[in-house]
Amino acid sequence: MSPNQAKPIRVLLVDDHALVRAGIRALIGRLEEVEVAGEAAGGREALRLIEELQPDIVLLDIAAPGMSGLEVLTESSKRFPQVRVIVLTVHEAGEYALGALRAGAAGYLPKSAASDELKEAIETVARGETYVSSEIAKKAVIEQARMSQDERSLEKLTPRQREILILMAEGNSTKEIARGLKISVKTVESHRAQLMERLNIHEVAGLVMFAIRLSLVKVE
Amino acid sequence: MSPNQAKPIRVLLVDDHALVRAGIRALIGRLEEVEVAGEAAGGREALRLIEELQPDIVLLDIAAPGMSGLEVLTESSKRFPQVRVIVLTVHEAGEYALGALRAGAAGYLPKSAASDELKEAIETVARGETYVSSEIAKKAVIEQARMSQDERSLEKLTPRQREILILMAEGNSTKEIARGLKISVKTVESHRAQLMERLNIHEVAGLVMFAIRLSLVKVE
DNA sequence: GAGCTTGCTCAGGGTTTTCCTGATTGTCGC
DNA sequence: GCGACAATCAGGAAAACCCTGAGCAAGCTC
Repeated sequence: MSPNQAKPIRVLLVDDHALVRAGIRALIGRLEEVEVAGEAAGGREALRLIEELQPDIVLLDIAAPGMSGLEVLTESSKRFPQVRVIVLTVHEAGEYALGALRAGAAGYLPKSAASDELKEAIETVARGETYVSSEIAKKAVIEQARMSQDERSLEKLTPRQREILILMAEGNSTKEIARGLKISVKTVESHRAQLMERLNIHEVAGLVMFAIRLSLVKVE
Repeated sequence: MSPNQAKPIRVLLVDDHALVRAGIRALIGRLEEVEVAGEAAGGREALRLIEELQPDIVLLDIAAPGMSGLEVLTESSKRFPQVRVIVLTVHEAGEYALGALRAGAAGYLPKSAASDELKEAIETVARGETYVSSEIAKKAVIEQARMSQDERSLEKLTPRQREILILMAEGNSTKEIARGLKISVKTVESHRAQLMERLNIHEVAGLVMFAIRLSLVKVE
């Protein structure tokens, strides 16, 4: 509000939810050395305002519509590398944090964070450092481990086995797969047994989950 | 802040995102006739505080964890019918609004609403009326016309069948389910056949997908 | 309250699928 | 050539699935 510092930190808010935007603005209003330079509801507007306002920091909800938040992030850090972006999101999953940081974010803050953390994040990022809440960092590490576990498992499968895994996850019976691939039911059974063994998953439900996690099949 | 009315409207905030909570609190702070009586992050805590504080209005994010927001809503309107609940959510879909209103909500506000609408909603609900933004209402009507086929299907299942569907989707075998529920394998088979018939899905993979789409199980 | 529907429970028995063991062929690398 | 491995397939036992039928309790209808 009252800039008692020579240079207040100028922040641009990007979130499609007007209420959330207003809320954050109210919170930032309490921080003396920070001021809200502007607000944007969508991706395109955000980029326009980043160019126009040249804020120090962008608080970016990656769920923003029009353009995916991550695209805005990528575009912004390419065109305006001096503008530092804090990604604000409902996603607790560490995976998102990693994606955001890889895409050039300087900070990552889940909306479940305490309001103190917002202050902390803004100050940290304004100093030129990178902010990630330790809670998120922990999850990211754990998930990273699990992810690569899954991917390593997938590596163990032969192409034929992967093919059959996908067909199974899509709901085809052994018989249908055999017919489709023009091979014997017995062969399909053999592949199936092999891949279940290698993945160490012995129920169809588990295979479906696995395939979904690895994006081998879509849920729909 | 300064209650110039004899009786300020007392509001309880329920949202698992501390930042959002703080933001809403800041916004409400600007409304003269409204005060925040308390905050809760999860479902159980919410119910406890509703009982303890007896607020006039509960601002409830139905994405709150621990207990699904809708459960809190149902429970609250059963036990404390005089406490009026405004459902606050990221879901724009009218479908959710209808569900919330059926479950006893007095208002429905998407987080994308302008902050003026929050004031409007609180005042309307405090007067004893029901608040739904016209934008949402329009969507609800359209969506109602072709309510998700999936959810209609789920309606057709008995509670027991839904229970078994979930257990199946989680990867349990018929035998394991029977053991877990302390009923005969034959009974489980019977439920299973019935639910497959009613959903018109005849493969385990399809059931898993269905359960995932309906958020009956999580992909993990 | 007799009759009807519905949810939950279960059994018998035929059919199908899965599981286990084992085998053949072709390809690749050394 | 020879081991390693992918891909193919079979026989037969074990398990799961599917179909038919049925008892019982609760709730609703008339």
